[in-house]
Amino acid sequence: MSIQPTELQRPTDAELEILTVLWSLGASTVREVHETILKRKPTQYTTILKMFQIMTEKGLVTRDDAERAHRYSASKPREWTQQQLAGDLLQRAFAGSASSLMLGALSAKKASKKEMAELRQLLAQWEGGSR
Amino acid sequence: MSIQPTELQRPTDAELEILTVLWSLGASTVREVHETILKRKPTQYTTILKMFQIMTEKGLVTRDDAERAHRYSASKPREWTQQQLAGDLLQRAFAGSASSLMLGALSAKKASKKEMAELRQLLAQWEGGSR
DNA sequence: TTGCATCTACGAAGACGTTCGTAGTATAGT
DNA sequence: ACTATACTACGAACGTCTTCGTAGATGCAA
Repeated sequence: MSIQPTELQRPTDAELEILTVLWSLGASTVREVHETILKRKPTQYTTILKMFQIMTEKGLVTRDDAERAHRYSASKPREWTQQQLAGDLLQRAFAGSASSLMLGALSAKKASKKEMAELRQLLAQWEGGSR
Repeated sequence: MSIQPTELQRPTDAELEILTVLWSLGASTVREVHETILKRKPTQYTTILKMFQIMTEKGLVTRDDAERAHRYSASKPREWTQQQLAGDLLQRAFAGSASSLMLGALSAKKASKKEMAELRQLLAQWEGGSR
């Protein structure tokens, strides 16, 4: 009934919050996700359930209904969705300038020494062979 | 009448689009912004006008009504807003990992040699003295 | 088998974002 | 002075997102 766009997918706020839970827990039931989210903010069980129904329609998650409690998992890999989001913001707010984006992120966050090392390594790898 | 939050400000899509125009043109009239946006997509003049009215209420822009055609400018510097957006996405989608965000951006965009050089320099500067 | 807990489905309300049409006011040209 | 043009203000429609309540089905335990 719904189209499955391989196109740009920008999950909404609530959708993204659920996706992040799935990314960390893997395929999960509504209850499991609900309990995780409950630690952060008061939320009704059926709210999460409804979100899953919507996200299934949109193709953001896939449902395994082998058991009575359906199991949901993100239908796109985490990296893919993250790339969508980063690319989208890069375009819309940073005129495509990756260094501006990086500056914004660093200013917002005060990265640790470890984080900085990772960044340096990432840059080196990226420039070096692989791509 | 409206509160002026120094708080997290996440401009909406339409708001951000207008802000980017203001960032590049500087203080502008509705007409100037409208003409710029019109190059990208068909939009009614009054749509832009209405957006400016809303954004003024929210404190995203400030209005100079000295002339008949009011002049609007972004009330926060570009860098500030960009930092908001980058920080917000970093938290919501990347669990605070700046290197993941960077990876996402690079994957989405295929940065040029020049861009890569800027990135390297930015990293060095950041780690080095200034902050 | 009755009743309680757990699950899914779904409708609907309320907030928000975006767009546009209409109305009214000022300006400038003839 | 009159009319066309440019501007602001505002209401309202429409869509989307988010949240929740209610209803119905399923399983389990006493």
